[in-house]
Amino acid sequence: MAAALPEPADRRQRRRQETIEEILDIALDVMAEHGVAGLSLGEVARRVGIRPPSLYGYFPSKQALYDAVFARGAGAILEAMSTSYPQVRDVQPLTAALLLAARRFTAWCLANPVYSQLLFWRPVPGFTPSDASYSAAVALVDLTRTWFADLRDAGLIRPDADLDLALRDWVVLTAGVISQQMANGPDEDVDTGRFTAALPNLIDMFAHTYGPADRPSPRSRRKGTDRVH
Amino acid sequence: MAAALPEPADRRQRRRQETIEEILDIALDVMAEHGVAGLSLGEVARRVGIRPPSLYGYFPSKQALYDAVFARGAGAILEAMSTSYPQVRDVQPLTAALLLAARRFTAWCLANPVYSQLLFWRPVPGFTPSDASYSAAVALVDLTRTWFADLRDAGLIRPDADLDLALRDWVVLTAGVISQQMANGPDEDVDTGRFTAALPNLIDMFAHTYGPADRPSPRSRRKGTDRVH
DNA sequence: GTCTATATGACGATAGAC
DNA sequence: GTCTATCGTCATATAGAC
Repeated sequence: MAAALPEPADRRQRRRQETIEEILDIALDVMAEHGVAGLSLGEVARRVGIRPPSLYGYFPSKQALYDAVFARGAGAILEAMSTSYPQVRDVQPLTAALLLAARRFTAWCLANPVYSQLLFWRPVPGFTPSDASYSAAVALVDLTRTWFADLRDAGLIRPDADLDLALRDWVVLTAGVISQQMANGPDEDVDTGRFTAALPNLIDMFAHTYGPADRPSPRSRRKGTDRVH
Repeated sequence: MAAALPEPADRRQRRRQETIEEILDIALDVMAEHGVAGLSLGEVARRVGIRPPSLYGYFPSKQALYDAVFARGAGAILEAMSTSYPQVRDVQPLTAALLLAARRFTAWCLANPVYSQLLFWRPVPGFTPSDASYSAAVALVDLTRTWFADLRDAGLIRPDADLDLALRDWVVLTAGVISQQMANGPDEDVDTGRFTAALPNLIDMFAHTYGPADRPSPRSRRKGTDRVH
């Protein structure tokens, strides 16, 4: 591993990797400005400071560039939630743990709209992620399922609940908040958003269904009682 | 109004309107095949059987064409739900009424993915609907609010519920189902979809929060009890 | 109303010199 | 590895003849 002098081959490979990362950074910028489907190799090359043909030394096609961005985004959100789930492990009651995790997830999605659109919608007509890239996205769902299993083992989710149903309902619920917020208030964040503000209420509903039986029934939030903070 | 003989000006205007409708039909086809952002005027012209410049006799720009499609879609879903809401007016209990309406709405969205994406997401970078077109989309929300008010007057929604909060939660909930279904199972319909199957469960949660106080608490659906039919 | 012709430019991708 | 040069295709939009 440790070499007295860095070998030229290593330096070359490291510099190459740095260039790849720079291309991905800039591709993300371009997509943020021109839309996910509006990625242009010429525009990327111009900002990198090279000519368009040179990009083909790093990515064999535009699709490959999309795929690399997809994989990067999947890895990033996976890492973010891998960190978040253990942090809410001992939070009680269930609603508090769910709200914390949902806010982390929502915050990441709103802060990374390009990744979110590429990962969770289908904005690019011809593009399908490769199996390798898609597996990272699947790992996120698996991670959430494991988290739910932990919650059930900890007694926060009722023991007779179907985890797959709970997971499905959870995914739909968070997807609803995020899609509405991204489409109707893309410049608001998780604290100020009109739709992220629905999270506490929706999570109360969710917890009433999947939480332990001895939970006090919260019923409806009445007029004017909807506060995030 | 009634003329013994149709005036040439009328015939001309009618034919012109028919051409406009045909262009919109074909634009919808092209978007379905190439993605909403992949609309190409040349492709539309080719299918209509005219040359691209001739399109400019009907729409002054590509944006105007998008706007016309947007307005058409908004009008269509508004009409669909204007018909649906009165039909579920006397359905009881609340969950049955909500489920019927949600299934109508979801079915329309899944059957009209191009309209849905254009109306509810932001897939076209430079495009913003005109005020006139957007008002039709707002009218849909207003219509749903009126429906909720009717439900409250009928005693199906608890009298102390905040209708705006209920509306927001309802929109988020249905948006979650639709966005997940469109992104992850675009070829499934409302009856076979993996995410539309979550509607009964989610609606139970919703009804428990906003329904009348004397409703029996349904609690969680247990393992294997999740049936749509 | 539709056409031809054209302006003007972008796009993804490849060949081959250096 | 990066370049120049170029291919071939497509795009939106306008001018002006018929």
